[in-house]
Amino acid sequence: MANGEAASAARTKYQQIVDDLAAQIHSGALPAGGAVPSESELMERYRVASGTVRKAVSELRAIQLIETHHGRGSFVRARPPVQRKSSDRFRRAHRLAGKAAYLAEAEESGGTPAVQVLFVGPVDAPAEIARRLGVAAGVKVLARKRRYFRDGTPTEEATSYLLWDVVKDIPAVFAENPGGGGIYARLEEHGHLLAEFAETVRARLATKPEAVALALSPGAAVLHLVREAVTDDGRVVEVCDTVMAADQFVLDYRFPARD
Amino acid sequence: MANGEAASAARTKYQQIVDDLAAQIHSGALPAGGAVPSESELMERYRVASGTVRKAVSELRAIQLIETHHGRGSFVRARPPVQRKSSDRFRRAHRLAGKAAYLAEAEESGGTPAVQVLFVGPVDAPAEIARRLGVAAGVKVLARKRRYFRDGTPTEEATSYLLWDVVKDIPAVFAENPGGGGIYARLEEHGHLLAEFAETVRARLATKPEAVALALSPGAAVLHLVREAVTDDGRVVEVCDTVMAADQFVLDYRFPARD
DNA sequence: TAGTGGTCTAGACCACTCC
DNA sequence: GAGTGGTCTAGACCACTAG
Repeated sequence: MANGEAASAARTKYQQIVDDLAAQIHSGALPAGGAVPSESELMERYRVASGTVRKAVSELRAIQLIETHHGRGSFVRARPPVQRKSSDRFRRAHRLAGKAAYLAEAEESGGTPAVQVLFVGPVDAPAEIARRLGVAAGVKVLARKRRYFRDGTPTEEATSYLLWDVVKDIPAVFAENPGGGGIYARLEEHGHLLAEFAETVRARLATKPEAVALALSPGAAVLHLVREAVTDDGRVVEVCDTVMAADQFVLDYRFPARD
Repeated sequence: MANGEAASAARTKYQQIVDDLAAQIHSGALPAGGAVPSESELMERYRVASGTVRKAVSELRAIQLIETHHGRGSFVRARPPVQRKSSDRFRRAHRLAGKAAYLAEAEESGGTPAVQVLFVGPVDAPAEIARRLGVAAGVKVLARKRRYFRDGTPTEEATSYLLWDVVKDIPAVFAENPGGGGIYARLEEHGHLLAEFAETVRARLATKPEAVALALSPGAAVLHLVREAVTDDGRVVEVCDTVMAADQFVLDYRFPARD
């Protein structure tokens, strides 16, 4: 090391910069929403090379203290309140009242929701999806891919896969907006009464494309949900694959203790 | 870009290296558990500078495809089969059969489970826990903290908080091993019939102490569960706070679509 | 156009592991 | 001691944002 510091701390330079900036954020010296000094300014201030500053900044981003925007700068993160996803968001009463699940949720969490439909059309069912739908891999199914926003920032991306036989006579599910109550309401109107949902939950780090789609820093955590919609006669008619920004959600489940 | 490739992909060099190595891992050309070529070898092979290789390697680590060990090398992660945590793991039938929940689970996932009791004794209820238990913050409750292992590696750490009034006359819940069926069986034997569980799920990155406790690389994802046990008379008698290594678990929930 | 972050180079030196 | 990953330098050039 070039300088003659005590070095007893045994900390690396970039870690010292991380700690220093983190302390400034927690103390309020760098207020939430405000700009972090630019990388070139940090290079001067801490007398280090660009790579060192970048590593520190990247660390601060990984622990979600700041967010960086190419060409604009880095900013102290103002943590938005989390959304709750409660397991009764799919209640039939909500569907009858004309609400889609995401709206039933958003109502309670206070943000302004938005949906962007990315794709609606036939696709060859991926192996994992086909298995859950009880069809052969590669069979034609209807895919509906959309991205959800809250207050303008993307929060989750979901793809629904529906059995072609089930939906081919339901024009509304091919539309961008399937109408009040969402696709589940349309399915029930056409005699496919839903009995239960089975949801599997995983957590992992975002892949690069996911990080881009959800405006996350690479290395941020995501929740990965796969939900099956099961009808009265035991058939899985829909599988919904959802990737959510982990810091935006809390999932709620209740289940009986009895047999 | 130096080479005369189509370049329509507009991908960066390090991303190309990530994609290439990821493909080799998924195809089995780089077998699970095996060594990844050293950074200097990757520099030669891809004709790039050290920093570029390091960025690619760091990305692969973030996505959990490899793990790196200082001085030894990088290795393809041997993903152990994940454990399923299904919401019926707390069925009364399991308790009557003398199984604790974690054993009911482990049976199906094939690993050898182990539990280490870290602490059993009275503590002042943390604010969040007290709120859920319906008592004032700082009130004395019984805490049971333990760490779970599968095949020798730590997978989760859980702390149960129990109302003191409820457990003070149940000696078994103060023991390291509360006996067949776990503490829930003891509670029911003493007239506290459980009606339902309410579970909240979050995902986030591991803190430093969590990473140490669960032998995770820093920046790994964890699942954070908080579960309330509710009795017949609507009282929350226990709150269990659990942090799990995200790559070890899949959570399963089923819930009715009807009202 | 000036300023910002993002990628990349071609090295140096250090810390750790294994033989 | 040879080989590995980890930190750091002092630049270059590119891509994006804003005035």
